[in-house]
Amino acid sequence: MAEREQDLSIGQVAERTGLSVHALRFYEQEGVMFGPVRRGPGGRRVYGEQDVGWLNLCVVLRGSGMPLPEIRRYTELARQGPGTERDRLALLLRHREAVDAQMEQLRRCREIVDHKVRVYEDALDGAAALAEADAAGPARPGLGRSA
Amino acid sequence: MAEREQDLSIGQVAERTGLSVHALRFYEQEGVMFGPVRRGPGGRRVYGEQDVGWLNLCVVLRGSGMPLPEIRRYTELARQGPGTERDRLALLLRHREAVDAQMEQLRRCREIVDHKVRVYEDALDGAAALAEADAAGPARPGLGRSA
DNA sequence: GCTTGATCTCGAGTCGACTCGAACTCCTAG
DNA sequence: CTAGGAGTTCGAGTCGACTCGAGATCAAGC
Repeated sequence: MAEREQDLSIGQVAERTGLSVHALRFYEQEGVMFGPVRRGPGGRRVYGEQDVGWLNLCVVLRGSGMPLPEIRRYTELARQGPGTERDRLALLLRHREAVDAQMEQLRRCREIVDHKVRVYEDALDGAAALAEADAAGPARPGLGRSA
Repeated sequence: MAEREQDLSIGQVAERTGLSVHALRFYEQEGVMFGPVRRGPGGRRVYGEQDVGWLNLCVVLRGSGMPLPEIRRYTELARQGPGTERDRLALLLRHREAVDAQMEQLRRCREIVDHKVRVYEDALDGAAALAEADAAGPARPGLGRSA
């Protein structure tokens, strides 16, 4: 049997996807592989480039907060093939909105943190300048509790 | 004792912060309150506006992925008052970087999802147009496995 | 033949952040 | 006086996503 050029062991797939070997088996069990994973001699898993591609998509979706059950649903729809495009699109649109919401939340947080950073930097600069001028100025108070 | 205008019950604080009553007690126990929470008659917690402000900051930090132990560390530094500004600033800078990294990851993910959305929309539009023209065109294949 | 390292299955353990429930105390309204 | 609702403490339970470990198997190199 011609062993295809692209055949990969679970370890190689782990390297290429950034997932652990354990996680790969776990994902398979959770039904997020596109199709059944081929097995080589000795029952070892054999992956193709397609599997790697699918897994990398899964990694992206996970990395943006999609829970595994939802990824499984998407996988099932894709597996069913033609006729499920509308559902797949709807799922992706929902996820895109979730991603947008996350980005918005992060943006707001970043602004607040940024503001605090500036306040601290100004205060420390001020204190440094004071120390330079006065050689004994204690740090300015009032940076504590208030947001 | 003059009951201050701003005194709030745990339930009111829950409303104002979006945290649950349970979570508020949990946060207190985890040491992320700025100071010890006052107690009213019958041992009930009494919060002031300052507490709400601090909690809202905690909510923002949590919402951007800062783990509770790190929030506790920040709280301890703030509690110690003057002299810890440099450490607080360093902590905030680190967190800002973490936030930036998250945003970057989300941005990349969003692009990928967006691309897939466009592909599906085009395909569905095409199918719709086909159906209009041909009245029997099946959905275009090739939307399955490839990323 | 023997060791080494990767793989296999299966079940259990971990971690973070809450969440829940039980049993009790209070205050207020009717 | 009593019923309801909000509060208290404490410990246990939950959830998601892995992670880990034990014990067995397999392929290659010395």
